[in-house]
This record gives sequence, structure tokens and C-alpha cells, in this order.
Amino acid sequence: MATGRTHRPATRSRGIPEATVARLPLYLRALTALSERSVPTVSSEELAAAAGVNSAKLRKDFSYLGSYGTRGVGYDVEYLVYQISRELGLTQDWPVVIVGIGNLGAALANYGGFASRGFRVAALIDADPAMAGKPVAGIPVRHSDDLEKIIEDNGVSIGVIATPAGAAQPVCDRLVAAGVTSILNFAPTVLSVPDGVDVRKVDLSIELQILAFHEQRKAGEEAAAASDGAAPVAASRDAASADKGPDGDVPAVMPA
Amino acid sequence: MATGRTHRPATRSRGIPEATVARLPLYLRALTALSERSVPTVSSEELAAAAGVNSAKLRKDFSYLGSYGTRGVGYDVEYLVYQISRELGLTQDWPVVIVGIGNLGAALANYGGFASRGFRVAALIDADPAMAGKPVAGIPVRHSDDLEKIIEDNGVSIGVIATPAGAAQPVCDRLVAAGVTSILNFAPTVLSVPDGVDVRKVDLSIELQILAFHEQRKAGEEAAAASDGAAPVAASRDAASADKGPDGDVPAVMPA
DNA sequence: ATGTCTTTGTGAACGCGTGCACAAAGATGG
DNA sequence: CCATCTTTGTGCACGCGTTCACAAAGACAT
Repeated sequence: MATGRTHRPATRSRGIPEATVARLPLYLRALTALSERSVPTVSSEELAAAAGVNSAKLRKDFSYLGSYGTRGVGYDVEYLVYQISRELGLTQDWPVVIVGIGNLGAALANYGGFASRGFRVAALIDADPAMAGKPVAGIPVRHSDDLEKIIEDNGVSIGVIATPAGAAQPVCDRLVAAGVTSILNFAPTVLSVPDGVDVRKVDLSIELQILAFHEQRKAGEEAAAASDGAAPVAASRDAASADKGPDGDVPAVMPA
Repeated sequence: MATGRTHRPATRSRGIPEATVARLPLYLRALTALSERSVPTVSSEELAAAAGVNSAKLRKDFSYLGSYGTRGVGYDVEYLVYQISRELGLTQDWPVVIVGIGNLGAALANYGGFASRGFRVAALIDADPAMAGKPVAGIPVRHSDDLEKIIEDNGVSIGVIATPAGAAQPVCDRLVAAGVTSILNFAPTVLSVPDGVDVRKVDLSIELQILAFHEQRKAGEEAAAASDGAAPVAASRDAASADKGPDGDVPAVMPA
């Protein structure tokens, strides 16, 4: 049990590095698990292992929040859960709208982790009139004509876009015009937004392509040194395609 | 934005920086759009705008691949599409398995962008016997008993985990043991894998929490304009959170 | 009280990624 | 062939993030 604390209100709490912010939810998840197991305190080493990061990094991350640990003991789990929750803004309620109730949108609406931590699905919105009124995850779908009104009535500041690529930018513009200032974009498009609006994107296709790159590299390393210079452009494809066979998909354009 | 993770010290991917690799799919998408509009060449400035990045960054990224541009003109679109595709390993076919066919898994299976670029859903796998044989996105679901056999028969090296959190690590272990070396994890858990296996994670909850942090910060800055003047910068955070109104689930541990 | 032992918090060094700014390369026109 | 103009490719400097390593802080035993 943690004892006497001389915690000052963290004089430098402004300016938490972005990389640290991105890890706070990870720590919070690990801490919540510990809390449910009624673990009173945890060391940076243990918590770091649970969160899958380096312990020095974790300690430095926490140092941006303040001095919340006790030397020789570790961190009080409950206290830290609260501090991180507060820092992330999870002690308040965030109404969220999901726009585009297709396969993905429906899956997101059903996602349990949504409501678990301060986020509340205020409305599901779709452009298809046939969807209107139909309940998804227990919430009736609203037509996109009502988008602005829904945003305003519920004080929504976070929007999730799960529309097809072509509809994403128009939807985004409407969301922003209606007052949304944070957007989570699942559509495979680059959104352009005015200053002051945050956009984060989740892109399955990009993630897979990054994995494919590393996968190819691994395969190429095993298959000995297939020297692949930059100059011999034409037939450098033999590198790692042993079982490839013909593919008629290669662009014929090959400038000299 | 999805956050990539788990990189061992040796991240020298033939000299291409990780940050560059992560942007290549973005360039590829923009280039494909240009290609479909039969645009023959594009300048770094134009392409950068389309991809939502800085033009200097784009040129530096391309410089890691080689000298594929023509000064005074720009880049040949078709040629660049091919070069990037090859670099990312998209000129070959990547069989992929999706494990966990719930709401999310089904949505992923239906996702069009999957097959569009070298990725082929080799199998859908679920632990629920009632799901077995049932077609999802035109593909019959297989039971997880057959996981190892499916991996081996199809030469799968990329696995997608869309199971509940509790099942993710065991599934991951089985995938890795069966030969999978790249994993895309949608379950809200930190996966531990042996060296040589790449893991990328996509976590809706984390993305929302990051947005919430920035959202709270924006709200706090507006309120700071009408500040009382007692504690202008640092301690205003405590005051700001105190005015968040009643929220019932604050941990009791609240040291003064 | 004093010493020992554990663990935090952080100064400092290092490496990666970004953006600037410009010389070199090549196209284009006369 | 020469001059001019456009755009690439990159050297360089800077800032952020990571990691190391250790002094300081506190718990705990004697």
C-alpha cells in the first residue's frame, strides 16, 4: 500500500510528447487488468512487461505526468489508473457518431470496447434511406440528412468515418462544419481538414502492405544474396518469386 | 492511424527507413488513382499533395528506392507504380488467414481493399463449431482445429487476428508455430512473439483515447482564456478536470 | 538511528526522421 | 549549341524519441 505522498501538481504537465500520449492507453489497459486482480502496487519493470515496452521508457512517460511513484515500492495501481484516465480525458463522457453503417460500421457499433471507457455511441448515420430506422447494435440508424442536427443536439466532437472512400471527404467536411474536431477515419483516403481538427486513420490495406514488405525482405534474406542493383531495372524481378509463375499484371512501361 | 509495433534493434530493411516504408502504400494509392486517370507523369509537389505529405519528404523517400525521377519533368506514374509495388512485395500473391469471424472478422472478410492488391483470403477460421461451413463473404468458415493444416497447405505467412482479447495470444502462438511470420492484430492485447515475427496492431480503443486526449486539451485551452489568473498554466489542469461535473466512477483513492 | 536494499526519476548521449535550401540534371526553346 | 527554366536528389541542421546508467528517495530490517 502506498503511503505518504508529497505529490506536487506536476509543474510541466503541458507538453506531453505525442509518443507518450499514444502509449498511455496501453498502460491504462495493463493497469486496469491489474486493478481487476486487486493488485495494489506495480513496479515499472512489471508494468512495462505487461504493456510490452521498455521500463525506462515507461518511467520517462510517467515522469511527464508527475511523480506518481514511490521509490523502492513502485506505483499505486488505482491511483495511476485514475491519473492516466484523467490525463486522457476519460473521466468525462464522449459522445461519438459513426457515419457509414456498412460491414465495418456495424462491426464498430457492436464493438464492446467502445462504451467501456467513456465513449458513448450517440448515433449511427448512413446515407442509405433503406437503413434509416433499422436498429444496429440496438441503436436505430439515422439518415445522413440529419447529420448536422445530431451533432449539435448531442454535442458530438468526435466522429468516426466508415464510409466508402468516395464519400469520406464530403462526410468529413460536413462533420467539421457541424462542429466535430476529432475524426477517426477508416476510409482509405487522405482527408483534408482545417487547422484545429485532429484526424487519425486506420487503414487495413496499408498495414498489410507494410507487413508484406517485411515478409518479402525476410524471404529474400533466406534465399541467399540475390543482388538487386538499382540500375538493372528490367529483369530484377527474379529475386524472390520462385513459385510465382507468369503474372500478366506488370506494367509494360519501362523507360530507358 | 494504426500504430506499428515490435521492432527489434536490427531495423535495417535494406536501408529503407521504417517511416518511409509506412508511407509507400500511401504513395502507391495516390499513384494508382493517377494511373487510372491516365496521367503520364507527376511532380513531387503534386504527388505529395495527393498523398498528404511534404514534397521534400516524398523526394527523400523515393531516393531510398533509387533515382526514378526525371529532373525538370517529374516521375513516370506507371513506372513508379511498378517500382513501389515491387518494393512492397505486391507483385506476388500473399495468402492470408483471418482468425475470429465475429462482427469484425466478417467485416474484414468482406473488405474489398483486401484482394485488390496481392492479398488473397485463403481461409476464415473460427473456434465456434456452429460457424464451421457457414459461408462468410463467399468463403466457408473453417474450424480452428484445422488451423495448422490450413496454414501449411496454403503456405500462409500472414495472419489476421480478430478474436476476443482472451483468445488472441493462444491463437497467435498457434499461428506462429504453424509458420506464420507476420501478424495483424485487431484484438486489444499485447501479443508476445519470438524474434523474426512481425506484429502490427490496430486498436480502435487506443485511437479514440488519443483523440480524446487532444480533444480535452483543445477544450482546456479555450477555457484557459477566461482563466482566473491564480494558476495560469500548470495547475489549471487540475481545475479544469474539477469542473467536468459529476462522474460517478472516480476511484476512491484520491490523495490531497 | 543507521545501514542496506529496492526502485524511481532523470541527465546525457545517441539515432532517426523531418524540413530547408540549393546545386546538379535534364528538358525546352531559340 | 547555348541559355533558360523546371524539378529532382541530397547535404545539413534541428528536434523528437529512445535508451543507458546512476544518483536520490524511500522502505525495511536491525
